[in-house]
Formats: sequence, C-alpha cells, structure tokens
Amino acid sequence: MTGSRRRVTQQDIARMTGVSQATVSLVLNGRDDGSVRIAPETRERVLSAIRSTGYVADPVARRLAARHNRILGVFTYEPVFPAGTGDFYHPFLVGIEESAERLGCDLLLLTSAPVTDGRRRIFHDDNRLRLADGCVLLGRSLDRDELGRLVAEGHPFVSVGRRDDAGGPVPYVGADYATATADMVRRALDAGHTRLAYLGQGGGPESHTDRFAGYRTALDAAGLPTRHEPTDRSPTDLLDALLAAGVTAVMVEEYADGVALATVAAERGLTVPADLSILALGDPTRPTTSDLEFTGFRIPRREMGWQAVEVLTGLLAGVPGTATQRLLPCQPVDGVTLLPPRH
Amino acid sequence: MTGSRRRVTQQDIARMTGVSQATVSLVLNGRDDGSVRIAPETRERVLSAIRSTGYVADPVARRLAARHNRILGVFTYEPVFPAGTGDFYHPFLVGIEESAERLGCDLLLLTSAPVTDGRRRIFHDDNRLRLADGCVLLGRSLDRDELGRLVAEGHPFVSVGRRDDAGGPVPYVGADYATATADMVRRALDAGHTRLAYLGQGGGPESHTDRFAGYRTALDAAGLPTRHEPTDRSPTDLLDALLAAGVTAVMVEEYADGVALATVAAERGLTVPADLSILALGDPTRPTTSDLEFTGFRIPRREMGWQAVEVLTGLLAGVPGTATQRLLPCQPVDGVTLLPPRH
DNA sequence: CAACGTAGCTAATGCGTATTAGCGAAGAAA
DNA sequence: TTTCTTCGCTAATACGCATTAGCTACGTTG
Repeated sequence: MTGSRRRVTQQDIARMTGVSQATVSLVLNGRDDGSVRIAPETRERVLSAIRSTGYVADPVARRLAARHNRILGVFTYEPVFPAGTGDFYHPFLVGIEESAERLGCDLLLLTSAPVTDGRRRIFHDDNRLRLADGCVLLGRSLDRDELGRLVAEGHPFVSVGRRDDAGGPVPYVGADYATATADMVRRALDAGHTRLAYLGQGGGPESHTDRFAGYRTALDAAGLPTRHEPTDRSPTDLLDALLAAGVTAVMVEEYADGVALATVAAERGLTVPADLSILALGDPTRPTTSDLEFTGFRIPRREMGWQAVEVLTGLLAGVPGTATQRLLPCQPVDGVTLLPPRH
Repeated sequence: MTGSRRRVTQQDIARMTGVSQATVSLVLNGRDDGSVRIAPETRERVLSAIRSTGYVADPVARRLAARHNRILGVFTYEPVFPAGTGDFYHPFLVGIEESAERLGCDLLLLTSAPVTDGRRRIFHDDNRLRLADGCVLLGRSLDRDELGRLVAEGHPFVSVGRRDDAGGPVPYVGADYATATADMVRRALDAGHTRLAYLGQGGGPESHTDRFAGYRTALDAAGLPTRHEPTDRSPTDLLDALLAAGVTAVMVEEYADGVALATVAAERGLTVPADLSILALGDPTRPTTSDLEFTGFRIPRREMGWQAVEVLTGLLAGVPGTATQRLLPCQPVDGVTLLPPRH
C-alpha cells in the first residue's frame, strides 16, 4: 500500500485553504441562508480545493452527525444480480437506479446481509440498514416478522410489490394484479370461454393472492364457476385434468408453467390456442424460452422501481401529500395464445 | 416518522448498570484479553441490561470509529443495470455480489458518473469514489489517465480484467486470454489446419492484445504464418478475403463477428465448420443469437468478480500474502465449429 | 462619539462507538 | 510498614461531520 491511506477530510481542506473545518462544512452544504454567510471568494477557494482533492464527505460521519447521507439502501431477499431468476428483477433495478440518479442519491446494495435458513435476513447483529437514509425492499415474499419489525421500529422503507399490513400499513409500490387478472378473465369471457382455470399457487405471497382474487372476482361477476389447479404435478397430468374438465382457457400465474403446459399440449398434437387458450399473468420470473408470444399482461417493473424511490424519498422528506401505497396498472399484451374456444 | 424516539445507546446501558460507557463497549465486544479485565459479575449485569433493552450497537457509529465503512464501490463504464439483454457484465456482478456478501461488505453503485466523449468518467466534480473504502472497476477498456491517477493517488481499487501498468502496477483479476487463445490455436493445428486467421482488433484494450499475443505465439512456435483480419469491413468482403487466402480456420475475437461470418458463409452455401472452422475467443459481449454452438472458450466471469472483491479487501486489510495481479484460466468449450479442413 | 448592525468567520459541541492510558483499591511480597 | 502487582474499571480521546453561539472587524446611525 502506498503510504498515507488516510482519507481526505474537511480538516485537510480547511488547512489547505486557511479556514476552519466548520467553514468547509458550510461551503460544502451550500449554506448561505440568513444565519450563515460566506464570502464568495472564500467559497471559491474552498470549492476549488475540494475539486482538486476529489474530496467527498464521509457518508458514515455524515449520517452520524446529520442523520442523513443521501444514500438509499436496496435490500433484496434474493441476490440482486440473480443467477437463476433470469432478468426478472432487472427492470426494477433499472427504475430504482434511474430514479435515484435523478434525485442525486447513491444506491447501496445491502449485500452484507447474511443468508440464514435459505434466505437473507435484514436484522442480524450488525445490520447495515441504518447506513442508508432509507431502504427499498425487493423480493417475491418478504419475511412477515422482519416487515413487522421494520414498521414497528419506524425504519423508513418501501416495498416493491404490495404487502399486507404488518402491524401497521406497509409503504409499497405494487402492480395491480387483481385488476389486470380480472381484465384477462373478461377477455377470455368476451372470446366465448366459459370454463376457465387458474393455474398457480393462488395464495402465499400477496402477488399470487391478488391475481387469484382478480380471477375469482371476475368469474363470480359473470356467474361462472372457478377452478384452481395447483402446480405440484407434472404438466402432463395437469393437461389431462384440464381436458377432462372441459377447460378451454387457463390463466397462468407463472409464465414458465404456461410454457410447460403449451409444450406438453404440442406434444399431444394439440394446438395453442385453438385447442386451449393460455393467458400469462405477468412476465417470466424464471428463464424460459418459447416461440409463443403469450397473451397476458406486463408488470410495470421499471416504473415500479422508479416510483418506489419516489415514495421513499417522499417519506424521508416528510412530504405530506405523498401516497405511500400505490398500485400501478399492468399493461395488457395481445399475444397469440387466446382464441375463441372450439365450440 | 415514528423513528423519533431515541434509540438506546451504550450510555443508557451504562447509566442503568452503574458503569461507564467504555465498560459497556468492552463487554459488548467480549474483550477479555490480557489488557482488559471485566469482573464476571459486572459483565453479567451489563449483558442482562443489554438483553432487556434489546440494545443493538449503531452500525454507523461503529463504522465511524472503525475508520472504514466496509463499502465497496462498483464502477462500470457502462450502466450497471444495462437495459440490453444477454448482458455480458452480469456474471461479473454476480461474482462480485457473492463475494461481497461472504465478506460482509455492502456495494455502492457508482452510477452517477457523467458521460463525456461517449464514456463514463471516474474523476469529475462530485465523484463519489471516496464514499467507499475501495472500488472495483469494470469495463472493456479503462481510461489510461484515470487509471494512472487512481494509482498515483493510492486509491485502493481492483480492475476486473488485466491492465498494463499505469505509472505503477495495477491490481487486477483478469482472464488468461493469451494461454486460452494459444490453446485454441493448437487445437486447430492438431485438427490439421495450417492457414489460420485472427479476426478482430488484435490491439487496443489489453484483452484484445492478449488474445492476439497468444495467437501469434502459438503460430510462431509452430512455424506457421499469422494473418490478421481487421473488423472494419463487411462480413461478405471478409469472407471473400479469407477464402481467397485459403484460410481454413478463423479465431474470432468478438463472438458477434463469428456469428456474422457464419451467417454470411451459410448464405453462400458454405458450411461451418466443414468449409470453414470458426473459434470464438470468449463469450458474446453483444446480444447475438445463433444456433451454432461455437468452439472456443468461456471467460470465468463470475470467478473473476469473486476474486476481484477478494483482492480488494485483501488490499484494504493490508494482507501481505495477497497476489494483487491474477490471471484466471478460461474454460475450453467443445463446440461444433471446429473440424479438420477439407483437403 | 457612543451605540448598534452586519458580514464573515471560528470555537465548541454532539452524534455513538472503540480504544487506550492510567487510576484506585486490594492483596502480595519484602 | 513500604513497595510492588494485579485486578477492575473509568476518563479521555478519536473518528469526520453538522450545527450553533458568538466573536471580530468594519461600517452606520443618531
């Protein structure tokens, strides 16, 4: 290591320019209101020293002293740069990054959270949550207890994706899966389908619950029966069951399951959508390839990331008008997997 | 915000148990070595107070005192979360994240670097570099001057990818392109090829220089002539030139160029590899699709990211034994684009 | 000319922790 | 008794920054 490993501090800048550390701090923070005055010449001198040294305020000290440092944490329950989940999380991060950059905030990936019992923990003995002013939470399902603790301890945070209350309202920017799914059901109904099935968990994480709720609501409104197919059996068995029940359109919670179903159907000599319509309730969360473009909807992921940061900074600034629970509309996709049923 | 109530501090614990703040800190850190002694009874008293209050050390203050923040900067010469698919940089980031997680470091994305003359600049007014303890640099070619400045100013950093000295040795974790390329050449020679061409820049960034060096070395050793094809003309013209020169195997610096070449060859009614063998010197850096699986090698990107963080933290900790310049072997890929030449 | 402003700065302090020099008491050695 | 140890602890300080009270020098005003 090349000798002086010490960072440049305000003290250094102060000595270089012959002013006090306090003055450097004042200049740095652009303080020039009624209570504080700095001669333009002095200001310039300090600024030029700052530029020449590349000085940046230590975020840690800054946070300790001022309780904020313009750093936003990003916590994910899966690796941020996922190997397995394909690019699903990517658009969220793009939005988060764009928004943060626009607001002049730095992004800190809270990667130091250790994995226990197969998932990351926010709270552990040396959690860095407080390093950042606030935090964006990302992940299909967030740990209820941890969420509750975040709320209880008053940590400023925003969830990407709707979350149920956890001992208090959870700020979130989510996708309106219920409405989007109901719309898809109506499309199928309009096309003439009367026997629709829902393939997926239909419960567990809020995103699944919401989809299923939308599905049920729309069918109830139409006075048609619902049918829920779990995902725990092979696509072959599933297809058998669907055909036996006379199902003509399937709403698929997980894109990949739709692909698998379509593949099996093709192997059987069936045609999608002529023999079976498939509607995808969102983007692929696992890497899959298919030459079919599924009819369904798109999750406004980038926009969600963007707005999440907006909500978070609003929260931090205490902006009163900020809606802290937002549901964004999904964009319908006209694909090729929906056709009227064969009589 | 509800965070208004003051958090419990060591001072509070100290008052509750009638000891000093220092003692609380000592107990907390389990200090009981030769220089420090705490009566078991006192220790118990403090610990129980800590338990009853749920006290947790403020990580911010902790890091201020520790004089480092365990934040690693990640600087890329492209957007960190690129919008394009098939992202070349992704695996590096996966490795970086994994390693950071293991080492308990957080990652700061240095994204707000402005773009000047078509590339991001590390150094500019308001560069956030010094926010982190050290920094990982990612990008095909790093600006020489900026590298030099990093070295000169003694900034702790590691480059992902080998770099020439820049006023001093540059810490890096690179891929051993020279060896990998030489191996590919030898494969071609073993298959019976004698007229090999190198398609690509062959210079510029170190990664290209290294590949070309490996190519040249292996051919020199075999007593065969080299042939260097630049990339500035159309694949069609290129193919003409290769065929005219009787070239039977091409080493391709850029995957995408190999794809383009294969495509043009196919259009001409030629078969790869029967009529022309193509060896890809690394993974695609641009999104390309091809149904050919190219023979060539794989860059150990994830491993490189992983080790880069390791080198950086070693550097920061001043670990003496740490090799700060590492070249990792590339993994050969048996594809379908190499066959003995027709003769 | 005294009283008073004002512009432009600095000294001092606090944020919550880690670390170290060193102090008082009690016991051991002489 | 005196001196030396050892134990158990505390006071003081540093970390780098933000904030505020207040000081000095230089007008301005009545």
